[in-house]
Amino acid sequence: MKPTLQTVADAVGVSRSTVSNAYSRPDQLSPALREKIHEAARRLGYPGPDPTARSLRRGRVGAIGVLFTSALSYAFTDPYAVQFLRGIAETAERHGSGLLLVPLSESEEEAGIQAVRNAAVDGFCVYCVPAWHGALDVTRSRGLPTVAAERPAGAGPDTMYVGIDEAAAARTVGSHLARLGHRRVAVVSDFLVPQRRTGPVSVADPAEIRYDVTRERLRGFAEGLAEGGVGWQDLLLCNAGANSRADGAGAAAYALDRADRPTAVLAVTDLLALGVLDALAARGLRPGRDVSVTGFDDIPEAAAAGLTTIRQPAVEKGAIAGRLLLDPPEDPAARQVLLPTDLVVRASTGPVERK
Amino acid sequence: MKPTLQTVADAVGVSRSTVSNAYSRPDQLSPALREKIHEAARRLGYPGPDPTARSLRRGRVGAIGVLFTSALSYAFTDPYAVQFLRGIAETAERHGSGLLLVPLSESEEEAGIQAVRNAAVDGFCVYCVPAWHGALDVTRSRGLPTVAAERPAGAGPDTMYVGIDEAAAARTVGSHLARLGHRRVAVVSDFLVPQRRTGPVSVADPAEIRYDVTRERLRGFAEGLAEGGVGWQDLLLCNAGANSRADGAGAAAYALDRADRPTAVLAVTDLLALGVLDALAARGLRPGRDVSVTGFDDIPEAAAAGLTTIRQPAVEKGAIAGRLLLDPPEDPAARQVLLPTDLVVRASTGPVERK
DNA sequence: CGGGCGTACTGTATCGATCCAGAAGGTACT
DNA sequence: AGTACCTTCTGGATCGATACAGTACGCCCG
Repeated sequence: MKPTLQTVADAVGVSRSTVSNAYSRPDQLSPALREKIHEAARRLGYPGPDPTARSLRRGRVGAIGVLFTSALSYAFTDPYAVQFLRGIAETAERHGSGLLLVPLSESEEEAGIQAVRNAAVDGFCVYCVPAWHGALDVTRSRGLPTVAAERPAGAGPDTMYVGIDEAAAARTVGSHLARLGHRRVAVVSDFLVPQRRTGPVSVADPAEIRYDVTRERLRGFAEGLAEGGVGWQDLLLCNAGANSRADGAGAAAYALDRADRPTAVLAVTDLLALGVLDALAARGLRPGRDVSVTGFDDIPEAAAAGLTTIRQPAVEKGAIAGRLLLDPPEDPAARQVLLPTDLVVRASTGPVERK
Repeated sequence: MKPTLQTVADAVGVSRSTVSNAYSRPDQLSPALREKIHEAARRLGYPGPDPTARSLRRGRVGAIGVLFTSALSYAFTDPYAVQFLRGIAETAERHGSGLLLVPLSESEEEAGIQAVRNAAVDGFCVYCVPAWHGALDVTRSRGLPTVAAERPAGAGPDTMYVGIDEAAAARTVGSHLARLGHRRVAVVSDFLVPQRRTGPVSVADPAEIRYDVTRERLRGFAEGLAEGGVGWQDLLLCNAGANSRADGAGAAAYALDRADRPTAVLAVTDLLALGVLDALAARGLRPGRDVSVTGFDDIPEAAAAGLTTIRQPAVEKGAIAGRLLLDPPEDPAARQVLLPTDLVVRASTGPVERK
């Protein structure tokens, strides 16, 4: 039998409560006795209070759940996601909490829902989960604090989130390109359509895009480009099957191989933009001269690649998400955080070459 | 008050056990009653059995803990680690388990130890944790199944691990370079010395290296190079502060800027090797011609960079680690897995240019 | 018609801790 | 001496579920 509090208590000849206090409230008993208890625990091989039992009684688990889409692999593929995770992990660590990764596979929604139901956590952080995923209902019904890693479309006054003004940030990208004279423009994005395929698509209106972040970013692109007279209908939309470098390149191919090749390609994430740059390189096209390319997020690789992009504070975003969960501010207004963004202009964008 | 099993039971007019069965053993009651119970649960907003209470009673948590060194950030920085995690996550998902990340910061060992003590998990996977870390004692005393992601130095017959023959794999690298005629050789590695600094170091004997994996790889390098008459004393050792691309470049600088520049640089991971390639590029040196470079792991980027390296099945390694924890084989021998490795020769290595 | 058996549900003990009211004993103050 | 108070430790109630033995009842079969 594994030793429990009682085992140790009997060995020392004190009550269960006292042993418990030796671990959880050391100031409640004399140093001598405490040492005696710890010594006995060592001798008996008692590893300390059982985390599960403690959680049940205390009503606190010491872990926060992070919900991801598309299995776990995606989460680790995008450096932006990694930075976000790092931020939240650092905060969690400081509060003595762990991080429970809850992957929500798209193919088996039910499995993900079960996972959320069974997750022993004190709160949820929802990262890049589309608003229609059934798992979100479960997080709600569990009644645990939940923070979204982006501003949800229908955010009530009591939903916590930390995000950015997606549309406004994207608008600066669009208007930057408009001012550089770009009129033939393609957009590379995932989630433009519900299907996970790579290729050109047509979407009558940005409002049709179901995934919040994508919709807002595209809306912003279009608004900014409108300054140059480019309308939504003029945009060449290329859907990427996933947010990956390879799919970015694949999607861009459809735009770059056209007779009326666009002069600018706006990608909805840096990872996709790096793929677009790959596609340019494969065709001997020069970024910023033959074709301008923009990204979104400003991951470390973006600087190395000279990519014009939107910088958003990823680590800080994660850190704030963690703080909202583990130490929520009194003021409800402070539970909805919008972080600042910057347009970082690098070599990948330039004026349209005149003929 | 939050609803519990009892709340639902009272509402429906059945016993608590029956409601429990409705969730956990649906075949134990009539479909009609089960539906009635679920309906009542929905109405009352009961989210299903509390995971913590269930865990306590069942004695199973439904999560496995993954121990990491150097905060969490490192874990996500190395693509190799990411692939390993993916493998273990896939297995966990199939078994209905989650993944609890337990960061062990180096600076505050005590915090990490507490985290391990409090982790509500069914088993531990130890990934790249140096053998002397105090947290390992705690995993042992908790008496949970534990699997190491590499063969530990003093592995008894009952320690589970999934690893590779580090020394043998490294030997093939060394002998490959010896055959190409390399005699002036540098090694870039982290953990050569306990201090986390980047620069040249001297180590009298590989046995002095405390970190198991590093020691074995270096031993292997040396053995392979010995075929060309290169002894341990002839190796130029460059320590990298961390397993990162930047530190790889930093460490390589010390070797490349010498008057008697080595003709080959062996890195102990691909990530470091990519940094070495960066350092070459910054000096206008051609990999495989001016200086040969090798890595270890064969991360996806290695192929793109044309890096000669050791391929080891990362995802599979993670998957096996997961299986060992969640579904341990009867046969004790099957609990110690050594996976095969291959030397993948690419353009980054070539014969020494003769003068 | 009664023994055997399967299905549907109940009730109590239990998992391993923490919380909290309170007892015992000692000290200090009036 | 009496009262108040602090420190140190105790014991029972409790967190929310699951396991398991047991009850009740209907059905089949020789």
